[in-house]
Amino acid sequence: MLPVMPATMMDIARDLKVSVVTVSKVLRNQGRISEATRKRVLRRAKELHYQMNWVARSLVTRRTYTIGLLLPEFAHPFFAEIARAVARTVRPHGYHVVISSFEENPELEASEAESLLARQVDGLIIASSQPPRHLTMFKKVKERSTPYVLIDRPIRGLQACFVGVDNRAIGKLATEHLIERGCSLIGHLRGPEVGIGDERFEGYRRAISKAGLRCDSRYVVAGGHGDDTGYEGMRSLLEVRPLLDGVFCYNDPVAIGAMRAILEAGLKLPGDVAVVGAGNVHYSDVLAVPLTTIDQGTCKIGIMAAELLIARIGSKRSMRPQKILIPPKLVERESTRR
Amino acid sequence: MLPVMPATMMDIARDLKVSVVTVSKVLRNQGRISEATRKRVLRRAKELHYQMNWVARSLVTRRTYTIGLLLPEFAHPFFAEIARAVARTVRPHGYHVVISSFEENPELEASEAESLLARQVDGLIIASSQPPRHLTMFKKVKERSTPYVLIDRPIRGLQACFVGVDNRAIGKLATEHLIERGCSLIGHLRGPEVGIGDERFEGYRRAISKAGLRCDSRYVVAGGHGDDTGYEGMRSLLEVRPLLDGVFCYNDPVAIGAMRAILEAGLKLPGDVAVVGAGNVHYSDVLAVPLTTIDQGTCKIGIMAAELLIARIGSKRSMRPQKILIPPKLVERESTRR
DNA sequence: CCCATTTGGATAATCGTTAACCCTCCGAAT
DNA sequence: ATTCGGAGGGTTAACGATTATCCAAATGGG
Repeated sequence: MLPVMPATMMDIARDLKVSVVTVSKVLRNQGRISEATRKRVLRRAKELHYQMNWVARSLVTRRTYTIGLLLPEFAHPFFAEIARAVARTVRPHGYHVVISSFEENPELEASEAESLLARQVDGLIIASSQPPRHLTMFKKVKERSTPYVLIDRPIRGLQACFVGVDNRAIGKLATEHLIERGCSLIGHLRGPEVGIGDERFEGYRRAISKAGLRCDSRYVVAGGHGDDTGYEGMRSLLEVRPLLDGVFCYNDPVAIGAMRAILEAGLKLPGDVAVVGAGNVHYSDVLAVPLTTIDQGTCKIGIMAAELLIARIGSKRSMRPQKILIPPKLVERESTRR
Repeated sequence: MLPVMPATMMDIARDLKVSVVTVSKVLRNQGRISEATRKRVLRRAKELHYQMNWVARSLVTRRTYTIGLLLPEFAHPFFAEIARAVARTVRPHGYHVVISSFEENPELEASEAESLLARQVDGLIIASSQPPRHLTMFKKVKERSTPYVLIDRPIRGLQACFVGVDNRAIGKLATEHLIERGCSLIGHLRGPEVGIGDERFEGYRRAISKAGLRCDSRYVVAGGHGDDTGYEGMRSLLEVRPLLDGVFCYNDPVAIGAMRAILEAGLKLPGDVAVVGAGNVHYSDVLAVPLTTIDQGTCKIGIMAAELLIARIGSKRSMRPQKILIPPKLVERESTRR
C-alpha cells in the first residue's frame, strides 16, 4: 500500500469535469448548484474518502476553528476540569482546543501566548499568572485583535472578559462558616500574591472583623497552590499560641496538606482544629477527613468562558468586556462538623 | 488603533527591496545570505513585530507541528497527568498539543480522530476505547500515514507503537502483596472489559492460583472506571460469605469508591478488609485511609509516548512498531498495613 | 586574460481552498 | 422579437509561505 496522498477538491473536480469552485461550493452548501451535480460531487467525495484540508481553508478564511487554552498547571484537578468543560463546549461548534500549561511561570505564559497567536488561534482562554498591571502580553493579544476570555484569575488594571468565582465571597463564606461552628481563633493559609489569593484573604478579613474577632497577622501564612505549601504553612500555624481552632485554606490542595500536618501533629480534626478548603476538587469527599469546602462551579466556569469566547469570535465588532461571577456555594463535610 | 493586519514576509521584503524568498531564507537560517541583508531583514522583522504565519507554512511543508492527544476522559487525574507530561515534552521541539476527550465513547473517538487528521496533525497519541479487533479507525489513520502511539490501553490485533504499563504485573504485584499480608479470600473489582482490565484480572488470577487460593467467580465483580462503580461493586462484594479479607481494585478511583463502601458498612479497613488500588493517583496518600496502590509511572508514560512519537514524525520511513512497558511499582500505605 | 566557481539573490511554481466576479443559457415578461 | 433575470457554473486572483531552478556579479586560478 503506497503512501497515497489524501484526495483534494481538484481530484474530485477533475474526475467530474467540473471546476474546483463548484466542488468547494457543494461541500460548503453555498452558491447555486443543481441537485444533479451536487449529488455527483458528494458521491465522488465519499468514494475518494475526501477530507477537507483545514490548513488550506484556514489560510484563506483566516479562521482555524481552534482556540488556545492557557493554563498555569495541567495536572491540577481544577484546571483539568476546566479543560474538559471547555473542550466539550466548543466541540459542537467545530472548534478544537490546543492546550498549554505554563507552570505558573509568567514569562513562559507570555511566550506561549505569542506562540498560540502565531498559530492563528481564533481565541484564547487564559488563567493568567501575569503580575497586576503588567499588560504587555495582553497588549500583544489585543494588537492581533484575537478575542480572549480570562478565567479564574482577574488581572488588575485590565479591561477584559472574565469568568470566575466571587473570591471575596468565598473567603467570607468559609470564614463565616467557621465562626458559626464556634471557632474564634481562625487562621488563614494564603495562596500566592496574585489577585485571587488577595480577594479570598480580603473576604476572610472582613468576616473576621465583622464578627469582632481578633485579626492577628500571625494567623495568616503565605503560600502557594500545592499541598506541600499547605503542609508547611500549617506546621508553622500550629506553633501559634493559643492554638488556632479553625483554618480557612486558599484551596483544596492546600487544605489537604494542612490536614496532613494537623493529623500528623496528633490533633483532632475537626475537634481541635477545623478546616475549610475552597474548590470542591474531585475526591474532596473521600479524604481522611472529608473536607468542607467552597464549591466554585468549576465546570460552569469552563462552559461559560467557552460560550462567551465563541460569541466574541462570531461577532464582528467587539462587544464591551463582560464579567461573569459564579456565586460560590458552601459544601459542608466532616472537617468542620459540630 | 485600527485592527492592523499582522506583518507578512512580503511587507519586510517590500520595505527592504528584496525578494520574499530572501526574507524566508533569513528567517529559516537557510541558504546563502550575506551578513548585511540578514541583519537588515532581522531588524525590520523585529520592528514590524513579524510573526510567522504557521498556517501558510504548514500548507506547503505539510507539517503543522501539532500533535493530537485523544483521551477517554480529561478530568481523570491519570490522563490529566499524561496530558501535562506530553505537552511539556513536545514543547521544546516546537510542537503544540490539541486535546480531545471522547468520554469513553468509541464512535466519538473515531470521529474525533478523523477530525484531527483533517486538521493535519503531525501525529497522534491515543488511549483508545476501540473494542478489540475493531480496527477501522486505525486503518484510516494509517492510510494518511500519520504516525501514532497508543498509550495505556493496547489494542488486540493491532501492530502499533505502544507505551504503557505491564498490567498483568500490576495485577500480580497487587494480589501477591495482599497474600503476603495474610489475606486468603481475595476479591477483585474489575474494570471495563477492554484489554487493560482483562490483563489486571489475569495477573490477579495467576497470583491467586499460584498461591493455591480459591478462585471463586463470586469474588470478581465487573465495573467501570469511576469511584461510583467501585462503590457499587464493593457493596455487592460485601455480601459474599465468608467475608472477603482483601480486594484488589482495577484502579484508584474504583478503590476509593470501594473504601467508602467498606467504611460505610462499619467494617475496619484494613482490619477486616484490605484494599489495593492501581495508578497511584495524586492524593492517594491523603485519603480516609491512605491507599496502597501500584504506581504505573504515569508521567513516564506521557514522556516516552511523546518522545517516541516525535522520533517517528522525524524519521522518513516507518520503523517497526515499538512497545514499551513501564514496570509497575508497589506503593505501600495504610490500606493494607499489617 | 579567460573560464570556472562561488556568492547572493531573484523568478516561477506550488500547497488546497475560498472570494469576487463574470458568463451563458433558457424561460418568461414586455 | 427583445429584454430581463435567475439558475448553474466557470475564471481569476488571492491567502502567506516554501521549494526548485536559474542568473548575474564577484572571485580565483592558470
